[in-house]
Amino acid sequence: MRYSNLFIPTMRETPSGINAISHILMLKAGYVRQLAAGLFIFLPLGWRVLNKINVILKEEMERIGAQEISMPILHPAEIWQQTGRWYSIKEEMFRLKDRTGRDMCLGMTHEEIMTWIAAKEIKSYRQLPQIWYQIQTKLRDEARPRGGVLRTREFIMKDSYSFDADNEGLDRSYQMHAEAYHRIFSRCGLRYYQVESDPGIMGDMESHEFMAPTPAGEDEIVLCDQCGYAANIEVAKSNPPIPPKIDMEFSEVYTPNKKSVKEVSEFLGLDERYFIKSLLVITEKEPVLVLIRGDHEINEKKLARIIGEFSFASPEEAHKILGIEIGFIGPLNHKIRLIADKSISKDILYVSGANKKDYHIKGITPEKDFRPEWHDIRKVSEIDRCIKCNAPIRIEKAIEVGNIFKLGTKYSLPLNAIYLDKDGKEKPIIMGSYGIGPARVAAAAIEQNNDQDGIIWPKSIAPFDIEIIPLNMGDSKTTKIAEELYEKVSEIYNSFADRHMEVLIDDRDERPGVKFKDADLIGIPIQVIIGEKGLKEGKIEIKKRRTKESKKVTINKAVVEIVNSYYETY
RNA sequence: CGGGGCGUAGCGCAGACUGGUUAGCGCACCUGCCUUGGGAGCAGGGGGUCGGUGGUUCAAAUCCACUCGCCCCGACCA
Repeated sequence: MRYSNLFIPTMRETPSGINAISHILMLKAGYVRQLAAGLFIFLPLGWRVLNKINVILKEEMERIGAQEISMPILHPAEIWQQTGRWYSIKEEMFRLKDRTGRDMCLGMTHEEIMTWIAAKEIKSYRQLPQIWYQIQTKLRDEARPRGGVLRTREFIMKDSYSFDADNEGLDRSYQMHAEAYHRIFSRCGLRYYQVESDPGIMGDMESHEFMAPTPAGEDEIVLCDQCGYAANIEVAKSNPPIPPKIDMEFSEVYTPNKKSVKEVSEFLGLDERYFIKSLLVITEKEPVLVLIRGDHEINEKKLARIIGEFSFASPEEAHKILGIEIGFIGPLNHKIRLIADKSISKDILYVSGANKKDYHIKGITPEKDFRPEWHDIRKVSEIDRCIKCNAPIRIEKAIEVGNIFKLGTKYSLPLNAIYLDKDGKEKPIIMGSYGIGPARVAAAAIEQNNDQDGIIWPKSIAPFDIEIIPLNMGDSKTTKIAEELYEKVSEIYNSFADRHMEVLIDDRDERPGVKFKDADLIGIPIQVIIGEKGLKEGKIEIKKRRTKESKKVTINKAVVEIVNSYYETY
């Protein structure tokens, strides 16, 4: 295509007030514009990239036998009421009424509707298994859109749903999706990990997320390089180092005004690992005293899975419930529910609050001096060791680019998706659901592939394969050679992508500097530079965007050399 | 929803504290000349509800109140 006909509004100056690199570069290089908080317009270049990703998604979905369909995004409330999500989901759902006053909502995801159609049409085991997918808009009234295209209120998602007769079938569908996802993200040029994840309200069965590591990511993942253990920090387990036992006499110590673990630890000259931090939380049912080692933090997701939704007690609430000032609460002599983290060792003596202002107690022995419920409620820390192989672990920030969930009968039961098996017995369809966010894939690709000059697209999802840059449009020899190359290269079959080469020619009457800057910004993998200097020697220049490595080749070999350079790059 | 910040030309900003010419600068844009290997130069030109509403004042971009929008941190994220 011709640059002069394309709408590519690049910006000379860097937009201020935003920090995700992908957000900055998508705006600056003219890929997207923002309409309102969490609403983005994809301009020609951005839309081409999304479509490149969508083609890969379709190919890999079809490869596992998935069938593309398309569902409405406007849904009647009844179906969501039947599964209960109309009530369990709160402000995050866009709701509206039609002219007759009927309750409707905008689809945040499509489990309900997919199950509805399956329930209506699938009657026999002979019709199973099925995998249906779509690339469709979702709407969620996000509390806080952020990171440009990373978390938006309206976004496109590839979502697929599997329908099987039994759990073995579900295992196969799940596994096929996992394999398809590995192929998809590899083909898109991402660095990624498959990690264990919290299924959240999707179900309580197995689920995994596909995570692309980058500092702009919202999630944290725990990784072991030795055995490959990988988990979202929300569910990750680890072995914290246990300190050696120190003898201390069971006694009260005067700790005037020393409230935090840090303060008391410094005051007594004792490592924080020998402290038990006592935190009062309040659930819908009851107050709970949560005990965790002094140097650890609570993983609120893990705790919530045990006691349900909770909030930390305010100093006033704590005083009212326990009669003690915050800072001096300890695990001894309470009548309320006690939950302790497993990393608190029964073989070690600890210090904690004395339940009395300005005093702490030394020499506490867990199980002897207090008897809690033991659970894993600790947030994994980088000094911990791998839960599986005890090797050192890493924690990285990452973007969730995809997820796979086993749903079981969570939706098929309430929506009555029942089939008859070989024996004529009624059974619920066993389901799975699987999502990928193409815009997140694009953003993650930019996060992982950029330099000071701009985007460096993996060639599989670049908006064009080749950019031809005639430096001086006023020079007839330059334009003649450029046009010839444009035509010839466009006719070449691109066996990497299974289509013809997509070539962009910068035919604008701009100065060379402008063209170079824009070319680097928009990040097309191969630049073909045609200038008068080179032409005098009968040569043109081929430059790889990623490495900046360039070579001069004679005009008669140009086409072959351009194509070779394209295949060499990644 | 809590905390912080910002709204002045398409973009980036100054002016505000201490009210007072016609609201300014760089880039972008338009016309002409010139130039063509890393965002050129000269000359001329267009573009503003100073986010909105109300108030104080002889006078408001500037002070006050309310409100809307956006960004960042947190909560949330099916």
